[in-house]
Amino acid sequence: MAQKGTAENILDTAERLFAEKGFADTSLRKITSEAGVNLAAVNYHFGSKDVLIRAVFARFLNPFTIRMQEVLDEKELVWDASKTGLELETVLRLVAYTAAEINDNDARKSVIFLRLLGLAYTQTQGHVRKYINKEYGAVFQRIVGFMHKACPGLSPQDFYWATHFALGTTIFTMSSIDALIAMYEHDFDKSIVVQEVVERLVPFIAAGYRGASKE
Amino acid sequence: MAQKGTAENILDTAERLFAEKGFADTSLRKITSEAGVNLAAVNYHFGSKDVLIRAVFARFLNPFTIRMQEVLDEKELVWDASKTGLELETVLRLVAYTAAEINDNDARKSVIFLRLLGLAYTQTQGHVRKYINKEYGAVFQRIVGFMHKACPGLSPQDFYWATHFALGTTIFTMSSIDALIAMYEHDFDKSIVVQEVVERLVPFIAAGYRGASKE
DNA sequence: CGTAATTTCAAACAAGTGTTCTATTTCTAT
DNA sequence: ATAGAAATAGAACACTTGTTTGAAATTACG
Repeated sequence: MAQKGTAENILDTAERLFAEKGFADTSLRKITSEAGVNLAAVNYHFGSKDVLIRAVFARFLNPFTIRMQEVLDEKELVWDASKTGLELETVLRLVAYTAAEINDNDARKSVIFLRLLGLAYTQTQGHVRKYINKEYGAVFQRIVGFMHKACPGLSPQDFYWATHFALGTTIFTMSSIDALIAMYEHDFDKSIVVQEVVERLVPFIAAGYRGASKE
Repeated sequence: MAQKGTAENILDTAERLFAEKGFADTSLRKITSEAGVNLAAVNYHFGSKDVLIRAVFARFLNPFTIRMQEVLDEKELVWDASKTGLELETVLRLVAYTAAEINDNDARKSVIFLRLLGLAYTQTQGHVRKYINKEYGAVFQRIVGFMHKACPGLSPQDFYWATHFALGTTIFTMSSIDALIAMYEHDFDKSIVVQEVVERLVPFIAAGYRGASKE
């Protein structure tokens, strides 16, 4: 079995610690000591802490956006040929499924990533937000385009707000999924896994869109 | 006109800076210099940075929870006597209205507070989260109780998840309301104010609840 | 007034931060 | 085997952080 390289080692540890503690509260010393590498290795391999943060996102987003484009190319033909209208749930599930595929169908990995996304958007880490929009905006636009096709009743303005509401729900829920699941299992004495939460989230969002018409 | 005391001065500045930059990225030096007070004043008046953070929350949550209990006492009688079922939108709007009242009907103040709440829940600032739950959990439970009454079709489990989805939408949307409004006004060349966004958010959430039934 | 409590101030503290530097080691290819 | 490149090591740098200290200034009050 091939040894894991230093850079990848750092990425793994940084990803986990960033998700647990946030970017500002995770020091390079914490990362490097837990990863078992020298402190200077971060600056040697990545250049700076900010670049390391972006690299964590890129490691998931690069393969994800590539795969997403492929999948959308495929589905576009099917959807365009279909007589019945495109369902919003179909698009939502496709995105979730593709993200899961990139993360080896390990729900925990997807959760970690969404938590990082939430931190990047709510914390003021402006450079991350700009980087993601600039680098991966195109595929997000395309996904949103399909979602709008599935909501023919909504004006562009209706759709704009509903989309940000939906994004908020998703990111916030996944950001605190561990706490939510723990509370749920305590309150109801039933176990639940991430996949089941997603199965609840999708209809909530879809129903929200349908109630979002202002005009 | 009475001079604003040092402690209140610090609270005002801290609240604004925390909302802009997050808790970890806002130093006491930044707060005290912008507030025009000595660095040591924070530790003199509050004891520590953590206590200052909690004090920012307490300044809004103390009057809010008191007023909320009064309002709910009042409405409870009316709602119980009413023939027609309680509407979810009614409860949501009542909470929003009461919060606005505490903030002198200044939407910006409410937005700042919701952004802080979002930071407290998504950032790992565990002590804030625990403090809020411990200190103000009761009134939140009561609000949620009325909301559940307005959703007779939902099982406790359905309702649990829908509520956290709704909370996520609200906090996330209000956390980035400035950016969202700026993007909206750029994309559609129309202006919009916070109140109108809330008027879109309420039906989205209410529809989401109605679509949240799993059983 | 004058004394005592309260508040403000400048300065320093110890600890932690990201980054840089220069050896030294390890690997690679000739 | 050996020269050159790549990677790792420890130490130090300059800086920021929250907090503490003791003296000065201000306020309160008998």
